[in-house]
Order: sequence, then C-alpha cells, then structure tokens
Amino acid sequence: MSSVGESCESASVAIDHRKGPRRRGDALYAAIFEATLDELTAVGYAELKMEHVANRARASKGSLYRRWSSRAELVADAVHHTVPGCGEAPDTGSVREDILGGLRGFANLLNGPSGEAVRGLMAETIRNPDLMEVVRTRFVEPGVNLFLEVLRRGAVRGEVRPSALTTRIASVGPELLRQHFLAHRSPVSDQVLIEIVDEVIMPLVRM
Amino acid sequence: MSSVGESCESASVAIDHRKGPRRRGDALYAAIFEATLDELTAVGYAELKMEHVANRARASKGSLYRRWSSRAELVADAVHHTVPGCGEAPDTGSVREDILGGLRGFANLLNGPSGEAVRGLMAETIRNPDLMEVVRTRFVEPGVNLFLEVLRRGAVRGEVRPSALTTRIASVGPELLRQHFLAHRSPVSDQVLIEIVDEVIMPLVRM
DNA sequence: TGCCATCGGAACGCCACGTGCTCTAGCCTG
DNA sequence: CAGGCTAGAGCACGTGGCGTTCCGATGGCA
Repeated sequence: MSSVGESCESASVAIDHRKGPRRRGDALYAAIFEATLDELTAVGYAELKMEHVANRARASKGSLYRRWSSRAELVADAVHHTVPGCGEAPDTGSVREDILGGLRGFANLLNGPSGEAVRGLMAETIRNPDLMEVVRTRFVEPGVNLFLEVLRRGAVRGEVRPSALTTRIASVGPELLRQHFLAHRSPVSDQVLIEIVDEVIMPLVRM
Repeated sequence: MSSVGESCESASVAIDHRKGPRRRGDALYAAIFEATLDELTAVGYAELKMEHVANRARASKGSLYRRWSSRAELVADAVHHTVPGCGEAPDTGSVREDILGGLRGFANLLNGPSGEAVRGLMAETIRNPDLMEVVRTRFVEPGVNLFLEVLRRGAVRGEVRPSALTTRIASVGPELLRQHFLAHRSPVSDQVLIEIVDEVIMPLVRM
C-alpha cells in the first residue's frame, strides 16, 4: 500500500473522500451487522479485524468502538440481531420428533453462516466471563428451556418419565450437540443428531 | 521503565549479560515447561506472552520459537509433559463408583494448575484444526476409552446393558464434564459430578 | 436556516509478535 | 587439552492490529 508517489501527488483529483451519503442510527447499525456477518463468512472469526468490518460497512473504526468495546461484543450483537432466535418448541405429538426438531433447529443455525460466528464466540467466551454470561443468557438458556418444555409435554402424554424433567437432562441434548460442533469443523449431519436422540436422550427420558 | 539516565550511563558496571550458566537439552525444556505452567497459573492463557515465558525461564524468545511455532503448541506440550496422563480405569467392582472415579480424575486435573491451560487450549483448539487433532488424540480419546473399559466391565458383571457399550455413550460423561468446565470458571464440584452420574449416566446405561 | 451531535477518514502511540544479528557457553572432536 | 561448532542469551528491528484522537463534513432537528 501507499505505493502512490509521495511528493506533490495529491494533484490526483480531489477525490475528497468525505463524500457518500452518511448513515446514522438503525441504518448504520444494519450496515455494520451485515458487514460483520459478511466478513465472518469470508475470513472466519479468528481473522476478523475491526478495521475490515469498518471498511466493508463503509464506516469508521470510531463508529464501531463507540458502540462495542470489543470484537466479541460486536459479533455477539450481530449474530443476535440476525438469527431469528431459537423459536418455539416443536409440538408434533411425539417427544422423539420434538427433540429431533429442536436439535435440527440448532444444527441449522450452526451449519449456516452464523455457525462460524458462534464458533468464534464460544472461543472468546472461554476467555471472557462477561461475554460468557451474555452468551449463556442469549443462546444457551433459551435452548434448555425449549427442551424442558418438550419434555414436559412428553411427560403429560406419558412418553417421558416425570423424574426426567430436570434442567440437567434437558441440557444434555444441546450440550452434546455443542460439544460435537466445537470438536468438528464440518457441518453437523442429521445422522449425528439422530444418534444423539436415539442413543442417548430417548433411553434417558423414556418411562 | 527505562528510568535510568540516558547519557553516558553505561558506566553502570559491565553487567555483561551473557553470563549465567546456560542450560541445554532436557534441562532447558524442563525450565521452559515450568515457566509456562507458572505463567499460566499467574496470568492465564489469554494473557500468556511468549516473552514473559522466556524471561521467567531465563531463556530467549529464539529458543522458544526454535521449538514451538506458537503459544498453543508450547502450552499443549507443557501440559502434556506435566500431567500424568489420565491413568488407568478405576476398577472398584461398581460401575457407578468407577464412572465417578473416572470423572473425578478428570475433574482433579481440570481443577488443578493445568485447568487454566486446558481452558485456553480448548479456546485455541476452536481456531486451529491441527491443534484440535493433537488435543483430541492426547486428551479426549484416552478419556473415552477409559469409560468404555469401565462400561465393558460393568456389562460383564450385568450392571450395564450391553447395548450401552458405544463410543457415543462412553463420551457422554467426559463431554458433559467438559461442557460444564468451559461454561463455569469455578472449580468443578463433586456435587456436579455426582449429578451427572446419577441423573444422566446411570439411568442411561443400566439394564 | 442555523446548530450540534455524529459521521468518515486518517494518523498516532502502543504492544506483542516473530526474526535476525551478535556474542558467548558448553559440548564434541581430534 | 585445544580448537571448532552448535545452540543459547540478549537485543533490536520490522510488522500488524488495537484502540484512541483529531479534524472536517454532514444531516437531522429546532
């Protein structure tokens, strides 16, 4: 870079950078979030640089740091504002299908463009307790609650033993999925989900 | 720093740095590993700097980089050369006790000085596939095999249903423990281990 | 229309990284 | 035992990203 001559060059037209229309408020937020996810899928979390995000969004680093104090918080926000949230608990009338459906919902998220974001976020989470709290509240707890609800309905139908209605047991599915996701870079296959459900969760919860 | 006068100071004795006795081979390795673990417990993985390790070991950065190409590899080696390995599978005659014993072994390691190392290593693992392979081979697989062995003996005694002798099921314990360890910065309590065993693993494997 | 919060852009100081160089300690060979 | 050669210590350097600060411009709002 900087290859340009260094003498009286600026003759090079008054490109006069400050030009394009300037965004504020929501428009700017949206542009930054989009740029963050684009950059994330392009180079991954580990290689994501604040400056590149700013450039891609045609924003300034100052605008980024005014809103987020770190890369992790930016990415957490970007992901959170982009993903739909884990949605409602499936209710097919069969616990097995509901659990599988719930896991598939997570897996789809992880296999999608936000997957790389989540991966990096988890790495960051390990180092940053505050961020861990944010991630737990935003991503982990809703998942556990979803499975608890599924189990509860299964118990009502007599498919699930009542003593299985615990946070610990409801966490098993998400935790195994998360662990698999962290340990393998490839997309989570449906095969794996089925294995988790049929080999672990179902034997664990049924009457 | 650098508070010393800046003029003709060097009168300050010919400290003549290249002096002390110099170590090579195993002695040097040992000093570096020790310094790495000390530094790890002192400031944690995220804040561990190669230069500080070098200083603490009274070694040079060059000596470090000549042996390890990154912080992650250094730490992985340091931990691996320090921990005893996960040891033999317990054999008390009771699956529950054996499983609990196995988990306690891991938990002790994680609660000890290497815990912080493992934590940081796992974070790094997420970004570095090669390192992930190393960690899997050195730390994860031996654990799974240990539990498989425990289950196998339990099956022989009729305590464990034979269909539970799978890698997937043997992995559940270590994976839940790992997940808990990553999600909480506090030491893993025995209470948690008991909960995992009694609420998840035992209902899952018994006849 | 005029004001002012905020934007984009660029430069800056900082710090850790990883490398290269010099000088020297300690082993190994003859 | 002497000489040489490998490898270690210490230091300085270039590099790159971070996070901050300043400036000029801009657009919403009164």
